[in-house]
Amino acid sequence: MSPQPWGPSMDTSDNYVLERQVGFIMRRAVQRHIAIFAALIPEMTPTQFAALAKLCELGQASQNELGRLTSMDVATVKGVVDRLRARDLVTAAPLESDKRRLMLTPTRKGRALYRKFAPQAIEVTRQTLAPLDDDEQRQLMQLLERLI
Amino acid sequence: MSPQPWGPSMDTSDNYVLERQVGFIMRRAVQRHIAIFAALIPEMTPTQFAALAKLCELGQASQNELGRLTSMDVATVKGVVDRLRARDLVTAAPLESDKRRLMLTPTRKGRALYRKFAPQAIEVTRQTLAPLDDDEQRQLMQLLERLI
DNA sequence: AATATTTTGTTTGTGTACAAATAGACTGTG
DNA sequence: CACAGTCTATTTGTACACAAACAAAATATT
Repeated sequence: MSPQPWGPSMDTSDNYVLERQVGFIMRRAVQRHIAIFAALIPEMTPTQFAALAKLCELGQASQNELGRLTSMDVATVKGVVDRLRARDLVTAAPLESDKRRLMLTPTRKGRALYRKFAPQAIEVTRQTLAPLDDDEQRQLMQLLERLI
Repeated sequence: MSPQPWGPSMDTSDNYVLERQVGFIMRRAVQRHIAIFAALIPEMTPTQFAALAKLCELGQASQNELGRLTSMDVATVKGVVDRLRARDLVTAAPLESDKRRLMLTPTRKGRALYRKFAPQAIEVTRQTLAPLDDDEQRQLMQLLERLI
């Protein structure tokens, strides 16, 4: 095996660089986003707010349905809903017509909290995207959506 | 309060839509990325691979240093390193010259595993970005980096 | 009607991720 | 030297996130 005539970049076959992997970059972007969220809405987590928001939008939903619509698997959504229930932001009752399903309804307190913080949640998105101008923000969102 | 002349969009003051928030979109993109990673590299998690890769790149690093370079806080990096140590991919020893610091070194086994899966890890990035063409991939990466 | 399949929810176990409290080791300054 | 401040690592507690196994209820099939 004689030495290869490497170019100036000297890249070998495994030219893996952590900082160039989407996973790493996205993880860091999410970290920053969560920090912004926590600063603006310390009352609850992004996930809890997402669940509460979706439930307020729907008026009512089963736990399973809510999980699908917020992209949480069954175990995760159970934990999130349990915490929302513990704080009396959501009530739950098995559905008469289908006893498997656990129907969830936001409480008055839950709806009030949602209305109170919805503008803040929009502000979280604004601040997260603040390093970009409007055009770039649109581009990023569209590109990210196509990754899903 | 007389009814307002709403436009056709019928947006109220809190026009929060979960699906339009960066946090939600990024969370879903990360979910898909992690699924691709798990399919291609079931042997370890993205975080574990990131830590191992950075350690192999450096040759050696303290736990704290490794945490900073991989964007993990102290508690997280400890857990990740503990699991790498338990699998004999990394060894740890307090530094003589500074007994606070825990010096980490990848084992032969750890380095072999890194070399083996580095191409797969690159492939994870490729598959994650596959819905986009080359130009769009570059754009997305650059925009995401500016969010950090 | 009896059985098989699917759907919904729960539980358990593992693995990030971070805040806050603690302890030990180093550094700098009086 | 002593002492305050800083740095590194650990521990504890909370909260996602997902896989896998399980149970109960509903639906489909025969």
